[in-house]
Amino acid sequence: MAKGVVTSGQVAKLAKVSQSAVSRAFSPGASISDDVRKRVLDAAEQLGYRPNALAKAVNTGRSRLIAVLVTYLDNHFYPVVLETLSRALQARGYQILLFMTDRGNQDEVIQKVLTYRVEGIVMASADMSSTLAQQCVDTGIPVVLFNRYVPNSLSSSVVTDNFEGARKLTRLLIDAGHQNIAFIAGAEDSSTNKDREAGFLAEMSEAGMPVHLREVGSYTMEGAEEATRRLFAARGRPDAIFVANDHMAFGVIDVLRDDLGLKVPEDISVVGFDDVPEAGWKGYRLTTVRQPVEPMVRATVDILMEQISSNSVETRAIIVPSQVIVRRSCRLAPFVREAVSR
Amino acid sequence: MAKGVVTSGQVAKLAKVSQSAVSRAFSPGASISDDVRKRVLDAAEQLGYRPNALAKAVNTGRSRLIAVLVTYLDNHFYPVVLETLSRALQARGYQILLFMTDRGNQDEVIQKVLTYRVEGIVMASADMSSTLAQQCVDTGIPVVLFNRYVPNSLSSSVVTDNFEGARKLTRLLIDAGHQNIAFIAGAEDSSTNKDREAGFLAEMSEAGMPVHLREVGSYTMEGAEEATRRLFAARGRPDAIFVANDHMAFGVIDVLRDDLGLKVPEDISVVGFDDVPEAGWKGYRLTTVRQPVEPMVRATVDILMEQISSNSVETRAIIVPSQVIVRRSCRLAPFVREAVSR
DNA sequence: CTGAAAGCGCTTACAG
DNA sequence: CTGAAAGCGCTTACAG
Repeated sequence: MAKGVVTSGQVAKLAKVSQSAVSRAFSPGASISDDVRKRVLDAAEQLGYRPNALAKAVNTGRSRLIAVLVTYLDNHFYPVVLETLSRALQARGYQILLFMTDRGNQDEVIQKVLTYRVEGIVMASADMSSTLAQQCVDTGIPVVLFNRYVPNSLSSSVVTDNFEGARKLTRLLIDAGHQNIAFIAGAEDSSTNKDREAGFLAEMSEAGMPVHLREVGSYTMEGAEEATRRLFAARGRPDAIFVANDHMAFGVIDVLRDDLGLKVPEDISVVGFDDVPEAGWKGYRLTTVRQPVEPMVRATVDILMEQISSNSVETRAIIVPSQVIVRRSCRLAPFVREAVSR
Repeated sequence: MAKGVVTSGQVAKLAKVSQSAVSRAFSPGASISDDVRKRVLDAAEQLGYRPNALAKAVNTGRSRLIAVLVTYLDNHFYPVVLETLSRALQARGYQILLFMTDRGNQDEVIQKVLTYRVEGIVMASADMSSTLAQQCVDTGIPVVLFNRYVPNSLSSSVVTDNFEGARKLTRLLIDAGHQNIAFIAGAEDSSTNKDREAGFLAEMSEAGMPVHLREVGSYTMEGAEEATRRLFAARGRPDAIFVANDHMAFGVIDVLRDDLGLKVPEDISVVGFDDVPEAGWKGYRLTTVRQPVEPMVRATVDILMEQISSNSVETRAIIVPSQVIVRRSCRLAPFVREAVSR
């Protein structure tokens, strides 16, 4: 550290006690007399001493650091998660070490992560290779895949029930009497999109309804806008669009209104997934499926804390129930409308 | 660390070299023969060894950690900053240690921050007490106040030219012929709001125009919505509203359209500040002042890196030029319209 | 180039 | 309760 960093030795000298005593004064529960503690604390105050958390970590093997990997923060679901997770972890005495990743450099980043001896890893970006996941297990570092999972993975995962949520949302659309329901997919290799699309398809086929059209928006704004235009370049307009997440849905609605002059929901219904803050904005009032951040974060922290304290890594897969949030971006069947207004 | 963590000693044994040799093999530029390096690297690979960055930090006094303090991520300016800053820092070999703060517990959090021996601090939340700022100077830790400043502070700061930006934006409104221009303020104690409001007032008074009405939205969505309603509860409607940031402006526009049935910009002009991603969405097309994140982050990283390497903390105040982004949420004077469309 | 050794700032048995 | 000492996992002069 730079010039003025004070060490326990200096405090000891000033307080006329041993360096061990200084250490004890800052260790809750250590056996130390009130008198000595007071002298140490006074001296520390005077010198501006703060225990070195890094040195402590080297000694105890506990860094109190949790690595969080994120690919992008454009979809506002992630900032909300980051904030909630950070506060929850801080309340437990842990701090987040943040890593922004790109598609493709996940493993490289993880190598770096492990270097910091973090006590846990939350992957809110792509997932890690199985080799690395194995290394984490070997090293005893719990890994939680957040909002994603890999079948047969060694890592734990926390997701909402994307399949069921999508089913219920699709049901809503079908009940409202829509005939031509289109689907705009997110990133096709993501577990969220796979499950949501599977839920959509399951409900559609159960109702004996063909999927009107399908386009891919890759979870980006631009992708969603282009997908929407392609949808309307084809013959036979959809009367409803199931968009794989909210972030894309805003782009879809904007194109619908602005480029195509359509009214939502009068001319066409649009639903999304996530329930990010903007979904509740009056400009969108998006009907969507809520991914309940609080319970998801709680589950994540619980897994982490439990495995850290038990010093054993076991794979857990948590599925948090999803909830349909009915707003005004879609037409509603009369009986649903009544139920909602009540 | 847990069970399977490998140390340099174990690698040394397997490679049949000294522990120092292992350390050298992982220190770029250290004097070591290719032969020994290779043996070490092979052994390390075999055991899954990674140097302990924490121990390294204790030894070298360089943690390669930068603390970032944020209060909330609701205003999407901050997630964008966080992502950009994180990538810029990572490119320099630094990692972000994230701290979510609340109003009021800043100092407490800073104490914790210092414990981790971070090499720099970016305050994108409230600012720290002068006592603490002094301690940071004493300890040689550079502090950058991001998007805020404190007069006569010991900390460096990076801001955009809020005053000038606000003036130019106000000019745009005046030139368009608006007569009743209202102002919706953000957090009144923030430097951003003070400067923006000062710029607004300066331009208004220079033009000999009275401020129509003023309300406070405190930089929150709810605050902005209520402020808008209060604005219209008063006698004499505004024909333009200068909102202190984009985040609030979206709420203002939504209330205007949704609750009051007004058209933007036909019935009323609205402008914001920041140029967050949503400002460009077709649903808003908000005229605003861009706070250029890239240059701001670059300046921040430059200050940090320079002061870290020179091991000297000096107070620097960077003002990045702001830029008016003309979109469609406000009426435009004919000559401006022409200039823009060109 | 290489190893033995001292040192970084701590924690924590071990004796008293 | 208290201090001297060993140890955590590294880095880095110092000799060879």
